[in-house]
Amino acid sequence: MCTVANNNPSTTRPHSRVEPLNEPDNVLPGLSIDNLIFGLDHGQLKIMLVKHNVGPGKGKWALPGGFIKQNENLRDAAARLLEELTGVRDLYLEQLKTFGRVDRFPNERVVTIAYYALVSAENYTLVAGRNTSDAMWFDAKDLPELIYDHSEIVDHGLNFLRHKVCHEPIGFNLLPEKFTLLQLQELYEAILDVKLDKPNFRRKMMKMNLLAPCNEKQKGVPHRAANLYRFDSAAYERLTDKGFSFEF
Amino acid sequence: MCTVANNNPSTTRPHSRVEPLNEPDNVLPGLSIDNLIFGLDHGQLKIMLVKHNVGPGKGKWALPGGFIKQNENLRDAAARLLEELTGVRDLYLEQLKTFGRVDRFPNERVVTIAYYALVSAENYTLVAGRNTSDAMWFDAKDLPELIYDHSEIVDHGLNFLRHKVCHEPIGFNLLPEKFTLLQLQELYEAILDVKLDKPNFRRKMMKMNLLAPCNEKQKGVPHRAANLYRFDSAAYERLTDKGFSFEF
DNA sequence: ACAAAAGTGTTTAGTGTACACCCATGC
DNA sequence: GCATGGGTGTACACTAAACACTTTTGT
Repeated sequence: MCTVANNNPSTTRPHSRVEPLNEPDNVLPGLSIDNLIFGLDHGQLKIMLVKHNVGPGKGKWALPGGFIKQNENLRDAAARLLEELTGVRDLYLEQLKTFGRVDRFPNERVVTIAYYALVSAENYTLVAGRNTSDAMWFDAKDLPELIYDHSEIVDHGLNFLRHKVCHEPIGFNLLPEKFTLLQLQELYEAILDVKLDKPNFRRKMMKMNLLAPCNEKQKGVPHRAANLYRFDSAAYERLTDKGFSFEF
Repeated sequence: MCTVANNNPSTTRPHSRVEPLNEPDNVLPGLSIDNLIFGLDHGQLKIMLVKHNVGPGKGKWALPGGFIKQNENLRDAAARLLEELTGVRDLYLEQLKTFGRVDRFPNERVVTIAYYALVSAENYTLVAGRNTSDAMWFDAKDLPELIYDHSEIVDHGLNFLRHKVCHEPIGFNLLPEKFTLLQLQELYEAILDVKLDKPNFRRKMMKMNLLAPCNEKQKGVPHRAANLYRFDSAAYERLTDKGFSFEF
């Protein structure tokens, strides 16, 4: 999908102790970023992982992350690292939480700031980049063993997502730009692991006035074609200004 | 309220550049913690601040914070710093967000992890500690100028609190152990800056089954004495296990 | 007796839930 | 014509909001 920069020679920090970190020396010491990227693919919640081919976790799966440059804001670092490792760019990354258990990282103290984003998995082709031999989507319910404390980050992120999706209209980011109401319903069912009533779900969503009809229908389905909608973010802004609060 | 440890000599890091940080050298470089402590005092939302008497912000008010030791988990560091600077201990500190703008700190790159807690301000006497000349509560609506990006942290924290208090029963932490329904209502009114209907508020709260009556009444009030209640955290656990979700 | 806050009852509008039903389309 | 999902209607229980009302207690 996009080209991958590779301008960071793998130098080792002077005070690294046992296993070299391959941490370039223009980065902040002892502080890293990890990205938890959620995707939705055919109604299944996915998480983006990369396989390390250098460093203390060589050969293991991990969240795409790395180190922060001296002159780089945190979110910019998260975006750069994600692109370098997976080829994915232009996501709306938000901070999740900072993880800093003393022994979370081998041999050194490294605190990591986790960021998250939600995307329609179908739109993103992953390309392994610097220091990674592979990058792919995994089903959130069936993840491989992860490096360091990354499973803890994922668990925290999943709980956070389940909570967040009920209180803010972020779920829409998991869908393609144009979607049907059933896709939206299936999204909620996938994340919350519940079964919802179709007519009631429709009405609830429609009443919020956050869906703009595309005046377009599904194509190539073996049944009546559904109307396509977009999430109307301008309408959402207007409503929140007036005190509206999204509650699913 | 409690004694203050003072066992950290004010050494200066070798690579500090212009204004010395007084950062002891057994701490993580470039990473700090700041505590945003909310209190409620006579129906007013307060925030705990300290006045720096050393370092780049000498003479200015700040959130109580400092540096993390090599062998210290993040929350432990937050708790230790809070006690060292204000004498306050045993709070339930939770992570708020990490702030890392490149230029948030003068002359050096320092990323700070913000923690927050909610307490009944009346229960805590503040005692200035190491490196601080003063520690006191300020009205959240009338704060002095703050050091670095601490105003940004406070703004973020206030928004977070307003949101959180509607979705989780954390507001109770701002009250004394035994409280009346009117105190609880005034708390919500103070945080959300709204006026609520007394009868409806009562019923809403009572129906949640989260308040345990103390079988005790207010004393020394010039009117009918109200019943006192405690927040029943065991009941809350039981309810959440069954899928109950606190929504105010 | 009065003020001040505690606490109750009642009406009304609106919301959430369950489920029966009709509609459009591809095979 | 029938399966499949799209989409509507409706009855009922429950909740939220507004506000009039009674109760208790200190001064």
